[in-house]
Amino acid sequence: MSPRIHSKIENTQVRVRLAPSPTGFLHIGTARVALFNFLFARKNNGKFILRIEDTDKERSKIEYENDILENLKWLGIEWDEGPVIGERSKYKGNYGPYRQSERSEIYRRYIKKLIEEDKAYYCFCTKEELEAQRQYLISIGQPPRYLGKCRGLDKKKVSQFLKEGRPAIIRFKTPAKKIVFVDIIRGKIEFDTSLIGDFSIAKDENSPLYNLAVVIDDFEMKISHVIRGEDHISNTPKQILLQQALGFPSPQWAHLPLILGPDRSKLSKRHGAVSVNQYKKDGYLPEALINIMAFLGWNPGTEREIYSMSSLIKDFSLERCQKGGAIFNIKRLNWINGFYIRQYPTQKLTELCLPYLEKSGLIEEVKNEKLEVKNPNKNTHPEELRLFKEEKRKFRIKDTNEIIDIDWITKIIALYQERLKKLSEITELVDFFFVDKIKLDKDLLRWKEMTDEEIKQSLDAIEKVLSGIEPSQFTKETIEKSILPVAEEIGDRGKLLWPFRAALSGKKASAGPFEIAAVLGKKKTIKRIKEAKEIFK
RNA sequence: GGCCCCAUCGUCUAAUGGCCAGGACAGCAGGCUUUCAAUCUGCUAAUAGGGGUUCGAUUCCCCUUGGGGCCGCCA
Repeated sequence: MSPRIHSKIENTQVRVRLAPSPTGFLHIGTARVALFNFLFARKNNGKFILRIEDTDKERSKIEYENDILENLKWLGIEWDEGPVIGERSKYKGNYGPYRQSERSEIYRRYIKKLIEEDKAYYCFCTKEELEAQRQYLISIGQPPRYLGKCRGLDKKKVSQFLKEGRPAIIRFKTPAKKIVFVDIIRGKIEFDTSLIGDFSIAKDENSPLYNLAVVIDDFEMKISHVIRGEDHISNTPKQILLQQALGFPSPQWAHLPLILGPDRSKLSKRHGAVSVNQYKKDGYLPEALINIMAFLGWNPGTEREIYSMSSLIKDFSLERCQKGGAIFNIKRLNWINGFYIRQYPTQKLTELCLPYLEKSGLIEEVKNEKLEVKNPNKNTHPEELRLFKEEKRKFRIKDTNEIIDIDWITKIIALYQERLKKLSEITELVDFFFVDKIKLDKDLLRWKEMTDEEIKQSLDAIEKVLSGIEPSQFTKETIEKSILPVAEEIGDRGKLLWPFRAALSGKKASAGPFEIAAVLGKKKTIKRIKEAKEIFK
């Protein structure tokens, strides 16, 4: 382990940025880079800037940009400067525009300057030529790079070619030298730029390519620290070269380890879900995602595992970042997600589960037409406001047409709160509460080696006991108090309790029979017991 | 192929020269339990290999091996 280099946070303002290109949905890796930038900014009273790198017009899509913005916000990663969600050409912050596609005026100036100062030149080589050169260099064991064929083209020829409309790009005259920079996480990193070659910096005078655009924007936006993925290490010498050519100071660098798939390669689509959106849909909570992303490559140095955003801000530091890539462990995510689900107030959790129940077709919301107030405000009449607040949300059970209110659903969610790993699982866990008839068979109702006759006797006994309970007294405690002594008499409690629970839930695994019965109510409970008995006729 | 980066249990990691290499997830076993979960207890499991430096190396240096990243008119 090399000695840690401590980043000096000078009195200059800390300004960091996330620079995603909108060519796909927000990737979990991008989100983690965003998080680390965000935490670093908050920790150091700095600003977190969001810049959209949409110079690739073919691949960039507004729908992707919206997805990136919305999901960052959902995760609680808020930017101080950057685009406004859903609104083109609108920004917060004074260094905009924050979309590269809207900054061509700025780039044009610098590209012109570079050419005028003879630090960059037009290249008319064809793709075929370039590819052949590439293959050749690899075949003789050299790094593939541009060898500088067009570098010495005289000015007359260049303007002639341009007039003829020959396709051209702009390349940087890479000076051969040693570049050494200090990475906050890794320490000293050295490169020999003679191995880089004259790399491309723009498609034309108005269209910078990645390395140039980044350098210009980071300077113009006064970025103090560039915190990004390890995959950018080899871009860093190019960017330093451009900064030197343009007379820009270099920011401080920090290259984060990558998030890896189970095969230890960079996490990508072929490994499964990689978009934040997908995790959201699956029912992972932002708290859980933040917690696990933070611990991929960082740890507080204590044995504490649970961290909220605000506690992360308190304890985060780049110096405690790991150097090696980390495999994304979905089982650990499930554990953390389950933990946060258990922490939620049940009412809140119910709200989160509702969309899944509705989407599955089990229930649908019934709007109360009597209430005009949908969005109460200051002018809302107090009486209406009271009604609005107290009126319970109502739902229709689609299978039975029965109307229920949210409190009933909350009771069900309460039973499954500690069993839930991700929200999307709620449907298959609780579906039996929302159907008229459940699927039952003899083997499901059988506990161990019980005979059919024994099962029937158990069901009879259960029905008899339950029938004796007043509907208003049909609570978990009362049911339990009535059933348990009977179960004890048999000796093996399972002989009574397993068929009881199975008859109510239709499942091998579920919450306990007493609580299910209490939620179902006396009428439905007895109906289900009777239906179970039918099987043994 | 070239350059660069990295290397502690299966996984995420702690231990920045000095107590049996600690914790968490997963796995396994058990307690509680009709089931599943939750919870509690316990167990399995790691310093890639080889050289140095040192009284002493997970830790510092070198080599090997292994893994990864980048080598675009993508970002």
